[in-house]
Amino acid sequence: MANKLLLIDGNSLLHRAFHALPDSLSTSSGQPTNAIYGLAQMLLPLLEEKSPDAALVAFDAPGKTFRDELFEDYKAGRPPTDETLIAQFDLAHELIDALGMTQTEIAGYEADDIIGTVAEKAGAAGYEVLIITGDRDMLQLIDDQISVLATIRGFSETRLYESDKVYDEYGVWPNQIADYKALVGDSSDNIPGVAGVGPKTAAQLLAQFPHVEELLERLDEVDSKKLMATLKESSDNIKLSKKLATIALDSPLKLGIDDLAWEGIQPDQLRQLFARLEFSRLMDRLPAQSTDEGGQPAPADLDEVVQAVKTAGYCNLAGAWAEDKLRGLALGTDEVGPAYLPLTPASQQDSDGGLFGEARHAPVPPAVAELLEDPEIGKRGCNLKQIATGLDSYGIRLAGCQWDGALADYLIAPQRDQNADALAACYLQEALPPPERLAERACQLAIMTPRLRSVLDDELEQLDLMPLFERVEMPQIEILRDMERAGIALDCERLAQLGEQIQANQEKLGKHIYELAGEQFNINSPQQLGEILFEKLELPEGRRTKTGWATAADVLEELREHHEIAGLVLEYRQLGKLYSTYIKALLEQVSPETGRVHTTFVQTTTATGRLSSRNPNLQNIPKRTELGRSVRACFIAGTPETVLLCADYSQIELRILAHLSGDENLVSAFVAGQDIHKRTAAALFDVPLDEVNRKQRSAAKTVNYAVIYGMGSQALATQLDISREEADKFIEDYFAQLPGVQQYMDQIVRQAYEDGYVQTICGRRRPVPELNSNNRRVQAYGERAAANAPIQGSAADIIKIAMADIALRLPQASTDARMLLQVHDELVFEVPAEDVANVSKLTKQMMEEAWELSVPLSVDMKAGRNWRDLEQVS
DNA sequence: TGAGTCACG
DNA sequence: ACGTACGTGACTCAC
Repeated sequence: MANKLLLIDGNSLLHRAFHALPDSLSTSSGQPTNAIYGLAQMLLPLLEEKSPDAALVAFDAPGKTFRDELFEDYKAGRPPTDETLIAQFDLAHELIDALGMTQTEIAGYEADDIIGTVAEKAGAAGYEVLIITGDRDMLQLIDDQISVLATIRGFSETRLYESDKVYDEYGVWPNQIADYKALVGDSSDNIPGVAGVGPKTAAQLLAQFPHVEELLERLDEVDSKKLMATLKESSDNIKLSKKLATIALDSPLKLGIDDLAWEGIQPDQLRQLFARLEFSRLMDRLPAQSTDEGGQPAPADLDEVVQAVKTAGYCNLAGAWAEDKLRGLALGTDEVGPAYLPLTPASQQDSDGGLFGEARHAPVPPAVAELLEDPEIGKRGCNLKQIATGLDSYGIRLAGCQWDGALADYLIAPQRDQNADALAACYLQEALPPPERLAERACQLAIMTPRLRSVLDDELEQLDLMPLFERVEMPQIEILRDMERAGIALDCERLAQLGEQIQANQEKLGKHIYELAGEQFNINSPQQLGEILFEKLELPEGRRTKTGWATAADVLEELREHHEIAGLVLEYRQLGKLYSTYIKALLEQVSPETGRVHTTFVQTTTATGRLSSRNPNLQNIPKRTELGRSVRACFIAGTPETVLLCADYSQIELRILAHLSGDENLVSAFVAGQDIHKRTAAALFDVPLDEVNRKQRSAAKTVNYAVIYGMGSQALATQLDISREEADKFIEDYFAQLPGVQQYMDQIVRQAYEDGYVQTICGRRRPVPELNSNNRRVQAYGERAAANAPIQGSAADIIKIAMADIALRLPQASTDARMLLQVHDELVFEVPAEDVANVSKLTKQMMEEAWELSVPLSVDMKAGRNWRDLEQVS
């Protein structure tokens, strides 16, 4: 049987796939993948089915070709290649590598010419040649040895062309295709053709004359006089068109057929690529994972290590580490507590090897503790903060956190789950043992870490996220761990007392509400409340929700003037919220050991790069109402000798907006140290700066933030209790005053559409897949999120950088000062009273200098015995 | 478990 | 005319 050669027109297929497949296909980090997906989907089964002896993928070289020399309008009018397709070319080359095929391009020639040249040579050498393309030009190459597989109707189906198939469809033979195109023209290549000559006429002419050259010589034999005249007139055109349509068979290819041998699919390489591209469905088609790495180590090694550990005890672990016999510790936690297992290389050659064995619970021997606490020994894993917190309970302060896969993945795809199981599945296509099988799971985690690291590091490098990862995110682990461990003191007695007051008041309110309603019902049930308000009392209905009447605060606010009950319900709700969330729940979460509350900061949950706080959430402690502030007053400094020191960025998001937009007016206002809300008010209400009243300033503040959030005039109108027209005018005036801001908002949204993501000043990405939605609402939401994310996210970057800087230098300013909380634009410290001046100075400086913007950053420093009663620090 | 509501930046 | 204001977490009700 003849040797088989596959010749693939890379450009053509990528273009076809790109236009046939939805552009919503992309990785969760926003890398578009539709073209590459189509290519992979087509080539993978094709290679498996054909199992060719040789294969070549040809690409168009960038720049001019010989055809451009012949005809300056060649391919003119063709729109420039889409950015989102260009972004996939490098991946296409990687894919072809992983598929074990050779690829090439030649300056001055198109992929067609390379294919034509190789096809002819190979055909002559007796190869059975199959060309895969989306274009019809190639049909001219068909002969007994050469056939063409072309995509039809988009991309999903193909048709195999041989000589007679071509004749059936076009009425001409393959070697007449170039003549056919010369007559008919080709709009996509801007080949002119002859006016008035369509497929039918061309086929007729080419039945009579084998090629256009004969046709032009024997024009007088053409039946129709009119046609003859047209052909005569366009004869130069026809000759040129033929040259353009003819595929070169003599392109200067350096590769011989011997160089094109197909190496077969490279499963490991392909698997890695597919993992990066998140092609889980294609992954299933790959042969099973090769078993020679990452698998279970030889039993001999296990015995060896267990023996070594038994005889040496744990005393020599540090020594073993130094001698590189100990590769790691598998760490895990279960009901019993943290567990660990020493790991050594499964064999000398296999750096990824690990061991299974029995994980040991406490006590942790000093030698192990020493390793864990040594900052010089890098710790790598997933969710290191969790492990560090687990070790806390053994009095071990994990140090040297060097690489965390969850944080790496968070930067790559912030909206994805970053637990270890998800990472194993996503990047390695492996499942971890369930948590009940603690030891095995811990070992698997330890084993997979180096493999995960190499994949994720590549990705971080490629997305330019390494500096953000190393300098901003990684340092947070130990900082947040320390903040969580420190906790914040609560005046429990005062809080409990407040709780009783609130409960008593709520009960009274409840009774009053029942009286007004004429019956008892569950005020906390929006459903029951709705029935009372809108059916029984027949109050004017506000908006509806999916399940019934809306009874949210803004609706009840409207009802205040109609019925006393509305105000009472609002107050009832406020008290209920305060009691259940901020008193009852908080008191339950005070640690019996420390008398303090210890939140958990989560570093991988928000889309923008902010932290979140849970169990309990200490980032939403009441502040806006008097009663709420009385809860806040229960957060106190831990000892009489200490105070709480609060540092908060003043209007950081607006400053970032000024920086990002470069709007001259906004920038100069900040540079001049003006009160920005006041300034906006002066502009909006057209009054002198010193005549702005409080109400105007407050409205201006709302407008300022409305802009950051992409608020519509309707919402603004509701918020400010003004008419829609007035709100419209506010927004219009705002943008007229700050044209740079308007431009920025437009530009960032445009960019989000182009790239599929937006970025912060540190390069943190927020993918915005909503922009591809067919639902206008979802799309509009995507636009607002895209406009907001760089602002909110840059603020998050800046405060994280400040935290890292402060953590490093805080001990110099005060040996006992501790960072306790981060609330997005605010840091809370517990500081010995005598060190306040020192710490305040350092903190303010670090925060203001964390990142240089085109406007200054400004931080207000306040200190006090509790979180409510704070006074300015000089 | 989802929906509604509400606390924060 | 209102589910078109970004980002969170927690509580309560009701299925």
